[in-house]
Amino acid sequence: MDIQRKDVHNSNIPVLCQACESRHRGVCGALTNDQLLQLSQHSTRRTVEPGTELVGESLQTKSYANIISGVVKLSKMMSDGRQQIVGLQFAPDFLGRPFRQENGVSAEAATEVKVCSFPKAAIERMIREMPELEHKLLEQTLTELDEARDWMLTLGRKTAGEKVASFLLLIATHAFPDNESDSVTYDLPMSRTDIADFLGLTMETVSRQLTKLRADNVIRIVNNRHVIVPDLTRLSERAGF
Amino acid sequence: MDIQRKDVHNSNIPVLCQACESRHRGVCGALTNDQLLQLSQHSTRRTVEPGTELVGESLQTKSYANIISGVVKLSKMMSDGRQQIVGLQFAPDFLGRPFRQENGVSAEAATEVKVCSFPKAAIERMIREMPELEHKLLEQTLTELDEARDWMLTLGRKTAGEKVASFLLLIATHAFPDNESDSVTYDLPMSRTDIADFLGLTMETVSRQLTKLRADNVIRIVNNRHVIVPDLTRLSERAGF
DNA sequence: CGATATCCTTGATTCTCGTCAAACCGGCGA
DNA sequence: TCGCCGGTTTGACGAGAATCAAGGATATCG
Repeated sequence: MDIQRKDVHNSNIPVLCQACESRHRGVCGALTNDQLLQLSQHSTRRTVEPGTELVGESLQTKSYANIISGVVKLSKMMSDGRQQIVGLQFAPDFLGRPFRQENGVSAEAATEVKVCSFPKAAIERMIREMPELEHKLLEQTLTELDEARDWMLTLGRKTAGEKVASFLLLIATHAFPDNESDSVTYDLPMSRTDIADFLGLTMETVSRQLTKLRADNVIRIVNNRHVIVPDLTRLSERAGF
Repeated sequence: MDIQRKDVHNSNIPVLCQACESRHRGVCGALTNDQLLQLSQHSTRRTVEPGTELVGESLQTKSYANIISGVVKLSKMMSDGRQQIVGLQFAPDFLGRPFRQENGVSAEAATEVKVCSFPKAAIERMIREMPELEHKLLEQTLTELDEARDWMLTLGRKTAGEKVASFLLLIATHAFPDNESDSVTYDLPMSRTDIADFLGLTMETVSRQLTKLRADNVIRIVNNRHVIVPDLTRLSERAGF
């Protein structure tokens, strides 16, 4: 412990944070090395299995977290069980809403997820001291709002085929944010049922549309989860753009 | 001009702001009287007709605004013309996104709208000086995000009948935020076509569902726009709650 | 190795909602 | 007063997605 502390102090950046995306694109980018050090004293990393509930619908959380890797799904449910996934979060997104109680949204690990979590109180104190941190949170919230509204267009106005193509495109662009080429290969972070809940469709319809995209050589699928997109332009045409 | 300035100084609150909702529930609540005065020097009020474009899809805006009264609709459009309304804004919401360009969302007056607008630069300077102002913006953005996600559930998982009931309920609660009783009366702020674009339906389906709600005595409609809801509980049952 | 479970695909049928078309209604100007 | 006009309602029909029901594929476990 003492040794680790010394290491940290020497390099001036906490070891835990050195390779972390949150320090660049995420909220931690707002912190000085000293503040990072201070926060990292209270932060803990953990890895959770797919299906783990990270934030309960009503369950008051005692901590916030940054996503280090993996995909988190945010969903809402109606009293009769109908479900809608209202957002996906990727590294280095911030999980939790300072100064707010949750609003009927539950967060669940879609894949294996690594998070770096801190106590509620520590974050809220640092926010009060550092306007820059709040600015980062506003930035992320605006991005989430844009994404939510994009998805509303998908949910309200696209056909089943366009919806499924839109989903594949969404994952492609988030899995490789700065992909320049026109082809990508990746694993779907969730099951057909989850995809259906994200698109406002049934599992069967999702399956049929995937089959159709495959038949038209827009994608190839290996082992149900592994997707190969030879031509992103063609896929985005199928998504309605 | 000199006289007005003196008046303002005497009362310590700019006349324009004295009766304004934004000073209580809106972003201006973050400002001291002096700051309010400073901002009000640059602010102008105007009234626009239904259909007026307030923020263009790509059009870079030079100013921000608070909504004083009326309803603003935010919408997105696909290249082939399919349209989706992604949000409604009411007084005292803040219009515009400091430090961000617009994201393919256009804002249009749904009803007659009164706004109080300020130059972009003035707001951005004040935000930098006043963390509290940014905090208010974060609050509003989080609220909009919650509303967007609620609506995603509506778009993705509700039936046409539930959607229309949800819309009536949304307007009822926003027109009378703190209505205690179980009955309300109000005017719809938009046409059947707009309602359809908000719900991801066609005009005809909206009309049919309204007819059904009327036939079942859940609502009464006068002159196409005027709605009477005798029992909000019954309406919210129809909305899927 | 076969048995079971889970997830996914495919097929047949049903039903909700979209499309197309006509009629209705209140307002307005000629 | 009439006829026109935009917004709305209503009807007939069809397409697209949901539902119901089997039938594969893959992995896990005895």
